[in-house]
Amino acid sequence: MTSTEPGLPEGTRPTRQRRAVVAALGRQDEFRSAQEIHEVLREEGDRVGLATVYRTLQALAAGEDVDVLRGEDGETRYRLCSGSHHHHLVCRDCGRAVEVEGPAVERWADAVAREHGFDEVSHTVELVGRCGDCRPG
Amino acid sequence: MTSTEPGLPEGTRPTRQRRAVVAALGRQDEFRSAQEIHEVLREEGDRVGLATVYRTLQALAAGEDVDVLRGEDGETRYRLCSGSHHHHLVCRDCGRAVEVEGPAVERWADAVAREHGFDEVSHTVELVGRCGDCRPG
DNA sequence: GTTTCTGCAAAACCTTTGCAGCTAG
DNA sequence: CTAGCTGCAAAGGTTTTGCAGAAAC
Repeated sequence: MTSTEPGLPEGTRPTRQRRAVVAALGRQDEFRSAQEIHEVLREEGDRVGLATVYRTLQALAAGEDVDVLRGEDGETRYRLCSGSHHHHLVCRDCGRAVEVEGPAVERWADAVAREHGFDEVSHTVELVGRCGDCRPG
Repeated sequence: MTSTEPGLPEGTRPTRQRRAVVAALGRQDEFRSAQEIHEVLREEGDRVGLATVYRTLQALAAGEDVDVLRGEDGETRYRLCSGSHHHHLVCRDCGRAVEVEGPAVERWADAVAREHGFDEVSHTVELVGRCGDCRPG
């Protein structure tokens, strides 16, 4: 029985570094890459190795504690997720993201999959647009 | 007025290399990475530099002539798309992909975006599952 | 003749890994 | 004490870039 601290990756030891990464991630509103989290920690004077940030984020992702998004620039970004399944609407200019629920999409995904003989379907939906604040004019 | 050959990236010169890349891509049924396309060409004795493959694929993507998929392994994969907007249902085991239309999703995306004051919204939907052929048992 | 493209090799990137030393249990 | 974690630096992999020569216009 692994007694892991809540928030930390499952089955790992609660170290200062892991706590720091999880805490920093929790303070972010948007998706952040390993490098960004590392930078945040560095600015706060919290010394954590980049490799450790990568390892912790990876562990969190494996435990499904975070949402993962692969950006166009090749960086993988993470964000703590609030449990229930949802999707994101991201502003392409300022990066602001809104969580949106989409029961309609869930149903559609299941239906389409079954229709083609597919099973165990998961889906990823990303909406990218421009938010009111970033609209020119 | 740039008179570009159909299939080739818009506004570019029709070179042997670009034609080769587009042709090779056209012969694929599934998503392929730049490296894979480069390999395909090499096997056929078609000498095209890897950098050129990358550049051509990038140009095609910019012109929306291909679908782009960022894999979990960090490779970016491309596939010629058949014009109208659609999404993909991909088998996580064999990689087989089916194009699916989703008018329902388009409408949902627009509605959600507007609801949050977003504009000029584009969306990405990926369905990943297991196809009939790969189902165990 | 000029502009654009290609190929190569080097560089830039993000990410992973090996390993010695440190830390939690 | 022992197993697991960290940090560093090196290695790994993909993608981009600089530049001289070649090709298209």
